[in-house]
Amino acid sequence: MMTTVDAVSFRLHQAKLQVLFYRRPCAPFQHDLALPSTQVNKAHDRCLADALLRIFIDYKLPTPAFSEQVITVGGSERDPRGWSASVVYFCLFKDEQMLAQEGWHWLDVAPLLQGEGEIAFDHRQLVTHAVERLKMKSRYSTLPVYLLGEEFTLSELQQAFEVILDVPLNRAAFRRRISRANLLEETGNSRTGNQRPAALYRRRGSGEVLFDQVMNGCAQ
Amino acid sequence: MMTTVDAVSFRLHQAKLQVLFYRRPCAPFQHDLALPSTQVNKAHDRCLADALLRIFIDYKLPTPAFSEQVITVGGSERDPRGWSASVVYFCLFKDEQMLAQEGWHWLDVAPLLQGEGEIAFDHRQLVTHAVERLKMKSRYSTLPVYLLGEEFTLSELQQAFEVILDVPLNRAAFRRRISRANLLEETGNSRTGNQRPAALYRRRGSGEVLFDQVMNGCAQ
DNA sequence: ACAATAGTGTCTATAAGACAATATGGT
DNA sequence: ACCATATTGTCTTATAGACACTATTGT
Repeated sequence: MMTTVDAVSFRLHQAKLQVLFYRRPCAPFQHDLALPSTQVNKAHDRCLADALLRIFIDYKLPTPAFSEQVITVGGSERDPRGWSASVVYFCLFKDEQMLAQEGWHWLDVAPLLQGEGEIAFDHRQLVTHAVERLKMKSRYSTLPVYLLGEEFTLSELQQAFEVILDVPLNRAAFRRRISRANLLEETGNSRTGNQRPAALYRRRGSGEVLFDQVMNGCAQ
Repeated sequence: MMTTVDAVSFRLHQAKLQVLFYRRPCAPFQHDLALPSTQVNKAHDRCLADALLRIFIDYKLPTPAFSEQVITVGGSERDPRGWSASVVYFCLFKDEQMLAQEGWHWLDVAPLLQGEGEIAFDHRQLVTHAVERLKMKSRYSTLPVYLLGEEFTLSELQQAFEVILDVPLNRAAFRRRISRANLLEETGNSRTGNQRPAALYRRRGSGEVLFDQVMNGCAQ
């Protein structure tokens, strides 16, 4: 039986959530868009996480800032070549590390979930699962920080949440929450523009922070 | 490569959370306790959930009231026979349907997680994963109802949460929460004893209910 | 001065947790 | 009457969301 690890790789680009695909050079689903994937290799992979990392190493892509297993799907109908199983991970990248990768396609998540694009296998469904997980966790954790660069403003962080959750958030409440999480530290620098400069922050050591209450968005 | 589906089957018995094991008749790990499991069968299983159900059918066990995929682990060190992958599900059973199953062992979760018992493979670790998931979801959903019988009192439901979370809960808050969930309906019957009878409830159609706020227990 | 965005103060609503009062059966 | 548990009322605290006010830069 064929067992693969598939990566649903997210980035935020121009206020859109995007997922990484490549165009399949050969059948089945020739010319369709597919998720980067690899067969589990008994000789090289000590565990499934190794196989995931090998995807990015083999394709000379950067290493994800965060990754997490989402689901494993298996069945006889997924691949015309026969029974197969895929272990699906979602991976978060900083936009800046993913500039100008030749031969790769970043697709906006929204139209993709609406059914746009020629997508190979059940990969649209796999993206749906990964987006669901990302949205769910973004409601009660600080996961989206991993989609931002080294330094960022609180407004940029809020926008990351808003893009993922697809709902506007209350500014004051958002800032209180992030402040309580004690997740960030000021870098001392600030981002300037045609307005009041914003303080820049970086992640502090600690990892993901979980909250006792979820965010539901606001009316604004 | 060997791909199996493993079941972490929970029940509540005498105010303890227990997991179902059997004793391995042959090597490797002969005589150790192992989780019920089956190899994915290309001919008989259309998907992974089919393989899970086949475990219970093949062993003539009842069907779980609820099941959910937890994680997939894979690696070269898990099984002395070579690289293997296991898709782990947790399954919830009503205590009453699991009485007197010959040849099966229900182990209390607490000592199991403390390292007690001779457990085959990495199955103790798999139980740890499943318990974590069950605890996490019990903090913000109504999942534990699937561990109770047809009819139950609110005190019994609260005790189910308390056993899983291993923390006492506030009675008034718990009842308000369950009431808001609109998950139950009174059966009209009541449970009698040497005290005021308690109203009996049953699950109403709707499935699992998610809350916006998690329970943290109380001082009592 | 004005535009634009950053940052904060304060009010309301909701729900958790604390605690105690009341209700209702068996003995 | 008394015990044990069920059920409910109410107070406090924490946090989300609403909304508006102040702050600080470039033009």
